[in-house]
Amino acid sequence: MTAKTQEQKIELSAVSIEKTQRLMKQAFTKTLLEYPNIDITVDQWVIIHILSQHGALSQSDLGRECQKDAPTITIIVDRLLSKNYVAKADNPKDGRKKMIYLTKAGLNIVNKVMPIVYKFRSNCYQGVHEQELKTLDKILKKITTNLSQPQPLKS
Amino acid sequence: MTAKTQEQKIELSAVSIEKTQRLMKQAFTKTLLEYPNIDITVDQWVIIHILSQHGALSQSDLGRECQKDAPTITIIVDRLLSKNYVAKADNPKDGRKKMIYLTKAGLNIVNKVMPIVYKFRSNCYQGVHEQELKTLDKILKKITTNLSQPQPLKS
DNA sequence: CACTAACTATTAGTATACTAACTATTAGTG
DNA sequence: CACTAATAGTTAGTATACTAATAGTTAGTG
Repeated sequence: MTAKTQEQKIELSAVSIEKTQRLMKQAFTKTLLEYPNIDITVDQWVIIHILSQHGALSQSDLGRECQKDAPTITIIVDRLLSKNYVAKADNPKDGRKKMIYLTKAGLNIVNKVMPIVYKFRSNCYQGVHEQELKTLDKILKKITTNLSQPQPLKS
Repeated sequence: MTAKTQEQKIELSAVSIEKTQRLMKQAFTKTLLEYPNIDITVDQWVIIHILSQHGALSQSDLGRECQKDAPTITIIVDRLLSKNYVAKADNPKDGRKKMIYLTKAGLNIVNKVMPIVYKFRSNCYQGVHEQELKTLDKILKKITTNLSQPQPLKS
């Protein structure tokens, strides 16, 4: 009892967070499948949603917004291009960057999906107090800060 | 101002949780790569860790523990089999089930990785109060409960 | 201005995830 | 016992992720 308090082991595993996150993604995937006129995956939706909030973005900006790397963004954007939900243009100010932006069909999808998102969220958070959600948000930000610091190598 | 309080929109997106979870997984992947004698992925580690806590399990039990489906478990277990970290045996009481259990090499990996896990956790949660972690745990469980209920179809 | 380093995006190869379809086995019912 | 439903696991096909390598572009320095 007394010895354990010296090196307090945090029992909350990262797997708990991953497990819940996976369940949320699975549930939202199933929710989207209930709508036959919505033909995008959750990951494609995330990209579309980010574009709806930020306007045209480069692919590296997109990756930063959702913590995904360049090859992943390339392939998701490719699929959205083939569905004509986004368009790609060169950035006149920087020849390396492409500008990705929503088409009219993409904006249309946003309007269709957002009500589903709000309903899904209220399902998820039913019985969770507003104050607890603020704590959750604070913890997520804190973890992000902690892991974004340069990590010490194995001492 | 007054109208909005009627239908309170929760602004904390599931993407925030996913983003943080992805960052944690990326960071732990990099941490494991610092150890040349550890040749498993994070997802393979999760399976090994579950087996170390539960003893022999069927593949469906493994899937339930980490919220992954049967084909995913099959492929991860296959890779662990080829590395000889786990073994597979028929369940004499039920011909459908296989029993997956750690080999000596698997147990050895557990002893090597657990200290890394504890160190990684303390990095993640630095500056997060014990009480906040309890709140996080409570919210994750609540979300799981909410989403495990039969969802109403689109009304 | 030349040179090198950094940045952006793509491609190849591997590892996870998911749905759907399939086989084998067991459970539950009459 | 025969039949049907449910369960456990695998395979095929598609969609995400990641590392490493590559090509093109820009920035920063002397």
